[in-house]
Amino acid sequence: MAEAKATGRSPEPAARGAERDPEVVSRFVEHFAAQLVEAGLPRMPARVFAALLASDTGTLTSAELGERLKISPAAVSGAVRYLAQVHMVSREREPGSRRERYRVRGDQWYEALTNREVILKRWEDALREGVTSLGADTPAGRRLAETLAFFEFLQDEVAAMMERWRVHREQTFGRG
Amino acid sequence: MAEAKATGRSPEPAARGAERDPEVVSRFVEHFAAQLVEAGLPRMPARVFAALLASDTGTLTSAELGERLKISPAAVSGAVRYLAQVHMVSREREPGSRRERYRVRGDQWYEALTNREVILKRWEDALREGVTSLGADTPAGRRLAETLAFFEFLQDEVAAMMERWRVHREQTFGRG
DNA sequence: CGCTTCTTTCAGAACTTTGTGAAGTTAAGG
DNA sequence: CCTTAACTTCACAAAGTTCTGAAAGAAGCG
Repeated sequence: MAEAKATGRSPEPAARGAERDPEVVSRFVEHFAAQLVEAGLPRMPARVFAALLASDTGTLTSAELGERLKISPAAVSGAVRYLAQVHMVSREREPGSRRERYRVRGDQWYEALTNREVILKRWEDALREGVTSLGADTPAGRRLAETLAFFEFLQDEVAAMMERWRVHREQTFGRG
Repeated sequence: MAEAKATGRSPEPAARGAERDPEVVSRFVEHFAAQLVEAGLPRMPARVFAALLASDTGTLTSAELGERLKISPAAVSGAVRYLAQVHMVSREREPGSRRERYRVRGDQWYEALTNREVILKRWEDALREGVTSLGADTPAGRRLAETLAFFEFLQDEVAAMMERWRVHREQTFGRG
């Protein structure tokens, strides 16, 4: 609650810059979240992530998230736990308060993609086992070996790519 | 379930190469499929894909899939439709028969990853709109702009990477 | 031209996932 | 040391997916 009435289309743009219109922000949040959901992210984590991304400081408290997205504290808790696990947000305690802040940083995608490597690793293990158990000299075994080679290639490439991004980013945006 | 009895450990290796033992194949299929599921692929598509990957020719008919995975024709149909849509299998008609064969090729991942670009594109569109509607001069707008830059960077890099894979593959495996 | 075989579609049942309310846990502040 | 504020966890309810059986729809073959 505490935002329902929209204050009758406030005539004066709050501080500066029109970006504070909650309705506009909300529209973006929901739209972007929808795209993330379509790509496989669960709904609540997607909405929480989008809300953080669209916030001024990149940090919001649990209460603020619940209010903006109209969801219960439990839902916030679950979503945040998920996002932290896949390294899409970090959590930090406000000193001298029991409030916790959830933060998304500019280079967060870097971290998230790095995390995918764990998954790739497990795929590779399964494939290696498959090559052995099906026989490296069989047609199926050869196909598995090639798939495995692709993932190994990918792993190296992604690491190099991320390094390039770090450089590119600094050139374009300066150190964040 | 469905793996307890193991047919009393068949004494003679079927044709040549021990790879025909259905139990061994099945174990790999289910294990690898489980990894794919964990990464977000729906269960049936994952199992069908793994079964194709572990087959000798890389092609199986609907009936063969149903038999090996102990699922109904309807389930096969649904899974195959999904996989075809994300370019993880291709379908081909057997000339002079109403049978259809589903195939996974060695470079199928190439295709599948290329398809991801469609998703990236939509993310980019949503972000661009966000930068505009929140204001490019606001803190939130700047964060969105940086995120957008990352995806644009990614898109170019992935394209280049795939090209390198094609070269690397040919050197390692010869033309498939 | 009708029969047979293979695939798809459809409606329903079973399962899994997801979100909520309420109780529980931890920690600041008087 | 008790109170109060914030977050987490748990059990349950709601919603959405996913698989199956059955029937309908194509396509070769006699």
